[in-house]
Amino acid sequence: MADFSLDSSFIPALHKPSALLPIAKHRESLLYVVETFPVTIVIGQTGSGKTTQLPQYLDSAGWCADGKIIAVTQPRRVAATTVAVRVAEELGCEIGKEVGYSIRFEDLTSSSTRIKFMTDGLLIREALVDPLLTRYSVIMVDEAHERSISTDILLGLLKKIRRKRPELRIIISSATLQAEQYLQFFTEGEDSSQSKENDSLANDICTIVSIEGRTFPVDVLYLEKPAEDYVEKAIETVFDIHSQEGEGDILVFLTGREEIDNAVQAVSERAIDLNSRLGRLQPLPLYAGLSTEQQMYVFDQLPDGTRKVVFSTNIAEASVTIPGIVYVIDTGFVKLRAYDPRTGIESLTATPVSQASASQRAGRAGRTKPGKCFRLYTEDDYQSLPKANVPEIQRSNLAPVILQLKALGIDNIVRFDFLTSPPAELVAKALELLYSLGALDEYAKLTRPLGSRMAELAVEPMMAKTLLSAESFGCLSEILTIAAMTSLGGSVWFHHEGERKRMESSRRKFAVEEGDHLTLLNVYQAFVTKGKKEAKFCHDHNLNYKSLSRAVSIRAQLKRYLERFGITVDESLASREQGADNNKKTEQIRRCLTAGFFAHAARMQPDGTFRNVEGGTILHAHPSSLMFNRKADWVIFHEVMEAGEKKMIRDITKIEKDWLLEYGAEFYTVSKKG
DNA sequence: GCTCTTGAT
Repeated sequence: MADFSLDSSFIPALHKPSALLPIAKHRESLLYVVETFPVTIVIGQTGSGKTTQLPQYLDSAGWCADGKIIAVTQPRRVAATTVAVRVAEELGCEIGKEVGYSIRFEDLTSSSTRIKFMTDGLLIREALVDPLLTRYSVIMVDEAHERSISTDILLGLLKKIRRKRPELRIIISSATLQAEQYLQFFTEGEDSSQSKENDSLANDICTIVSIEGRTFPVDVLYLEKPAEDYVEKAIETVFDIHSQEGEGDILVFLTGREEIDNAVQAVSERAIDLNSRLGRLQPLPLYAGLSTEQQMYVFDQLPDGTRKVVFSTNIAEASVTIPGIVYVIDTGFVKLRAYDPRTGIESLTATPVSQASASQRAGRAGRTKPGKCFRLYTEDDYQSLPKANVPEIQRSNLAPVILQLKALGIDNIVRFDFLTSPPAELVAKALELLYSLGALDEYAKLTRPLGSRMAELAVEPMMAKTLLSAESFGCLSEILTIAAMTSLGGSVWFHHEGERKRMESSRRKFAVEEGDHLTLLNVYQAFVTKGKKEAKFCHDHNLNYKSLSRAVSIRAQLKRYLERFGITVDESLASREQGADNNKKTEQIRRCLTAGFFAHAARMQPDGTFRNVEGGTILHAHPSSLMFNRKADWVIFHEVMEAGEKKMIRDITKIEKDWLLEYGAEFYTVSKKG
């Protein structure tokens, strides 16, 4: 194959000699600062080179002597891998040798690794084995301003570790807004042994360094008066830009799939009437629910004279970078997850963005040349927006986090040094659930072996309990599969536009009367046996190949954990059983699920809706569930989420009422008191 | 009756 092309004969922009990056001239001062201060906060805009260059500077300055490692954490897997590959190239080494990465299911490091990129969640798990993270001389936490739960927890742990390891160097990279907050976090409580007016000691711990970025200016424009319908206004603005502004692609931020699909359709319909002098408009959708190949379209180079318009969720705000965007339209909304500790119900609602998000969105217009950002709200509206989003830790179900903290030896959750403390109700609710599952005892101490094992398994507490009960119900192999399948979060089925009927009938072929969990089990077993784990099988049956392959990895990993606990998994039982044996097995699986999910129980009413156990909450079966159009009595479900006015439950299985008392007696007696 | 913002172990 001829390998000559324009692409390969030029050096891509990413691989500019690193001496040209803005960070290069700060090299000496950065090294001095890291040498002098245990904690360094680096404020660096996109394109400053902090993530790729700083670890190399540290390495050459000797921070990897004695076999110590420089760790750089990222909130996302792709970031960890792509940055690692790039740094390896710059250093001219093979990935996995001096420079490596480690993410779930993929560890490309070796004994010679000196710079290691990884997800922050994985580093937290390493602390379970090595509480002081002694392998690392420097830990750099990148993208800390995103305030994900794992980043927040990691920062709390690092503050604690630092007191016992004064030689450890911590680097936090953050956007401007929060820098002071990190400084305060790492200095407060550190000078208690000294006199209080002595500020200089605090200043010895932590310092802030700013590095200029390499982006182009973006003009920000506001509406004079608020828009009535932001989707319609966004579409009109697309056509205004197309007829009045120069070349360049457009990125529009909307809140979800429905809005995006509608907008894409509206633009293609109205584009037919365009004056031919203007050139074509090509609208494209972008959201996480699309398959990988559909997502790739946004990177396609379009013919000259065609303008690309990408309608996206906030996936384009930080996770996906589309080259060539010159115009951004920001509708000012994002869907955010929230959790109500009183009902245990998560909700998903469109919320105004924060100023930080708005500026991140605007920045997407200035990556290749000067750009413009059209904010579909007034400047006054902007001023009244919150500075930053509410951190995830303040609006999530904390049961998994608290279980993990307990396993790390942090008994007193309330006294843990959180960057931002979670509300007391969230903590109380999580403790209550963990107690009812048997993970914590009456003194809120982690139980052994149950609680510590639950913490080690990479699934949420209710499923972890189910897994660890499965051996006694004689259905371990099946529950392993169900745990892997439910952790995919509903991405098992897949359909192209207009193929919904086809998908429904595919789904019916795998349906099992008792409910969604057994149906998922059926799908998995068909995929690995008849389907030979091949993409074609998925394609033929409207299944998501990427998800099912992931389920295979997750299942294997969970199985390894169980074997490490000394629990043997007998796979011979997993083969299809017939007749009475099969019914008995099915009942054991349903009982076992109840042992973990008793807190998620409901009863179907004559009208087909569900009520929770207390009776006060109306729940609807999610349209993806078998129970959406079938009869049932008592059921347990994996998840409940409020979207719009409806509270919907998904992954539903029929159970017997008596089982709830048999396996969840504690929970229901406690609930009655409250 | 008709569907999920985004990440992660």
